[in-house]
Amino acid sequence: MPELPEVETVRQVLRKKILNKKIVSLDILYDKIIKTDINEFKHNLIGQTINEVERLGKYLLIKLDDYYLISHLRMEGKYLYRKKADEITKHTHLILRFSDDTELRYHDVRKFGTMHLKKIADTFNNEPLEKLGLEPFDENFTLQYLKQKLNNKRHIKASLLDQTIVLGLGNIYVNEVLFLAKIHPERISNTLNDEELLAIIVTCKKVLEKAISLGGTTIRSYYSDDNISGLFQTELNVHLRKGEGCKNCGTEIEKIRVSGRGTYICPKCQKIS
DNA sequence: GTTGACACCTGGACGC
DNA sequence: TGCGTCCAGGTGTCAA
Repeated sequence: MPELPEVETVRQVLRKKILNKKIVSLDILYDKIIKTDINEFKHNLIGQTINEVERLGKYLLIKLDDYYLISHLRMEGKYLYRKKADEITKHTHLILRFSDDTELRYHDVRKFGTMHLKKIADTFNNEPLEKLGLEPFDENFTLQYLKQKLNNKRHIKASLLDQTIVLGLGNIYVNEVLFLAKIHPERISNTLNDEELLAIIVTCKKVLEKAISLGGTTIRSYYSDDNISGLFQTELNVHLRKGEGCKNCGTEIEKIRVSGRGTYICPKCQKIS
């Protein structure tokens, strides 16, 4: 599932392909993905030129002349750049047609993805972006920030998955960050000491930087485009490694459920107390 | 205000 | 082989 590194990879790929393309028409094949008025969405997109492809956390922000097309890929969303004559596949839900007979198609098997169209001036102070927290790369992502945001009684895993606290982490990278920081995912957030919070800050950056440099993680449900696969899955320490030996101590990796999510831990390296 | 459960959705894995 | 069931998971909504 696309998390920050995967979305960044998609952004980089997409930027090379669709920058300066003008949208001349579009087809919405599954309208539930559109979260703003569908008629306005259609009307306002036509005639707009793509000026930049940006990213905020797991959101792709396609900057047009007057609007931002805000796209969240959720579980399995992906963009395919195709020629007009190419066959349309079963799970294509949106087609943006450009003036040069090429198309950008949004493909999503589980139909979980969302799209908003917002005027540029209204983009960052309205949903879905208004309540987002800070990315680990932000200079304000500090011990003080994390201390204040983690002053709650939830499991640390649930807090790190909360996009109003840490922007861009999903299940895979939270599993990896907590393993590297040697913190059990069921620890209560407000019981973590400064040393542990600093370990989270450091490992968040480290894990995400490494994942971005390797093009993200390619697992069953995610790839950035037909011919591009991420390589970070070879670096995974715990995620999807149930029954295998811990790379640190050799103890068997366990799978538990925390906050309803499949969670992989080393029971020796990540003690709850 | 905070927290957890559930719905959304489909395909793959698995058991029978 | 075919069928039914469970599981995967990011986020919004709703109930406790």
